Amino acid sequence: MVTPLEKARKDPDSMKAKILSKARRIFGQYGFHGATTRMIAEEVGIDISTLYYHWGEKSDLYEAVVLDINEDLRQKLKEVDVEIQGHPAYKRLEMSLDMMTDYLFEHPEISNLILLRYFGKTRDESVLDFPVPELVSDIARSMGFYKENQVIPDNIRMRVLALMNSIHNFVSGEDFFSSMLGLDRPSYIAMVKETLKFVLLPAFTGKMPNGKPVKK
Amino acid sequence: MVTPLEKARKDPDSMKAKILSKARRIFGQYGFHGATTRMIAEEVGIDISTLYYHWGEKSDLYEAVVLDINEDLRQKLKEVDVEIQGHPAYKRLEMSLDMMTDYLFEHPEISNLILLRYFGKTRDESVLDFPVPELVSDIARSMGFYKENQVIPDNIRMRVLALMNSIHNFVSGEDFFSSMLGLDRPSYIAMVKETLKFVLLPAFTGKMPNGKPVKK
DNA sequence: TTGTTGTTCCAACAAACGATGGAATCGATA
DNA sequence: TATCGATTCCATCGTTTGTTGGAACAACAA
Repeated sequence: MVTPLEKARKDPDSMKAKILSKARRIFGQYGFHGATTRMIAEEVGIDISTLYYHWGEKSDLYEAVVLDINEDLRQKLKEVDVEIQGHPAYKRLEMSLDMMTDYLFEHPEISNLILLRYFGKTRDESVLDFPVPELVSDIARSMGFYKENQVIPDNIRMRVLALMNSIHNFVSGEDFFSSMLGLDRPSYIAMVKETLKFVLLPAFTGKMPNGKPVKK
Repeated sequence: MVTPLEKARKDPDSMKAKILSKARRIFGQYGFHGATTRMIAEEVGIDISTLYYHWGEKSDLYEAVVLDINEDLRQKLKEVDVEIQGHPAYKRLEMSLDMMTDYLFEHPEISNLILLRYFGKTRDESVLDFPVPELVSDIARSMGFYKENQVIPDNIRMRVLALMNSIHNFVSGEDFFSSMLGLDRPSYIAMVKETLKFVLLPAFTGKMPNGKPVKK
C-alpha cells in the first residue's frame, strides 16, 4: 500500500505535494498550534476542505510534514557522506559543515521543525517523534567519531547532538540574529560558517579553522 | 510609576506573582499560541477573569513573562561574573558553564522561552523582542573575549551566541534527549556539562577539558 | 451604619478554529 | 451521450479561545 506521503513525494506537481510544501513552511514558522489549516490553505490558494480532503486531520498533515523533512534530511546526509569519502577527518568535518549549512539555509523549515519538536510541547501528546537516534548514529559514523557497526556510547551521541543543534540554531534563528547584527543574508551565512568552524573544529579535530593546531 | 511586573517581583506571594510564575512555565512549554489563558488560570487555581484582572491581555502577560526571565537571567550573569573574578580564562569559562548549566536546569522555562523567541513566530507580530544584544555583550566581556568598553565585533557576538545556545539546547531539550539516551536527570545533567566542556573549551581557551593543550 | 476600594468568580459574548456534508465541476471511459 | 470517480468549493457545524460585564465578597474608612 502506498501512503499519501509517498504519493506526494513521487509527484511534486500534485496538489498533495503543493499542500505539503506550504505546510512545511508554515508549521516550521509558527509551530503546530500557531499554524492554522486556513493559513496553509490560503497560502496554497485553495479552500480548507480541499486540504482536508487530501490530508485528513491537521495532526495527520503535521505528521506527514515531519516524516517528509526527515526523509529529506536523511537523503542529504547520504549525499554528504559520499562526498567526503577519502578526505582526512579535519577536512571531512569542514566539508560537512559547509554543505549542511548551505542545504539547511535553503530549507530553513527543516531546522525550524526539528528544533520545535525538541523544545516545544503539543497540547495533545499524540504526535510521533521522528527517528533522531538513527540520524545521530549515521552522523557519528560518517564523521569517523566511531567505528562502523558498533553501539555508539552516550557521550559521543551527545557531541553529535551539540554539533547538529549548533547549525540548526543559526539557520532557524536567522531573522532574529541577522537583524540583531545588521547583516544581510550572504554576510550572515558566511559568518555562520566561520563561527561554526571556530567553535567545532578544535574540539572534534584538534585543529583551528586555519588548519594550524590549537595553540598552547 | 510602578509597573505590574515590578509589583510582582517585589511581592512573590501576591496573586500577580503566582500567576506570573505559572505563566512562565506554561508559555515556556507550549509557546505563545500553544498556551491558553485557561490553562494558566487552572494551574494557579483561579478563574480566568481573575487572571485578566491582574495582567490584562494575553500578550501583556506574555510580555511580562519575557521581561521577567530576562531580568532573572541578567541578575544571574552578574552573580557569575563576580564569582569567576581572578581566575584564568580557562577556569572562568569552565566555572561559568557549570554555574549557568545548573541554574538553567533549575529554571528550564528560561531556556525554553528564549529559544522559542529565537525560532518561532507569532501570528500577530506585535510582541517585543528582549534585549539579547546587551546580554551578549555582557557575556563577551565577562568571559574576557573582548576588552571593556569597546564595541564588540560581529564575529565575537556570534561565538557568544553559539555558546549560549548550546546550553539552552540541552536544557530545553532535556525531555527529548534524556529519554532518547535513557538517562535519568542527574546523569543527563552531568553528561551535558561534560559535552559542553568538550565542545566549547578547546575553541575558546585552547585547552581540552582535562586541562591539557589540544593535541596536534 | 454607609460607602469605598480592591479582589474574585459566574456567565456570557464574538471571533477563530478544526472539521464535515453536499453540491458542483472536470476528465476519462464505456 | 451517459456514467463514474476524483477533485474542488460553499456553507455550516460544534468547540475552543480571548475577553468582558456584572454580581458577590471582604477589608477598611467615614
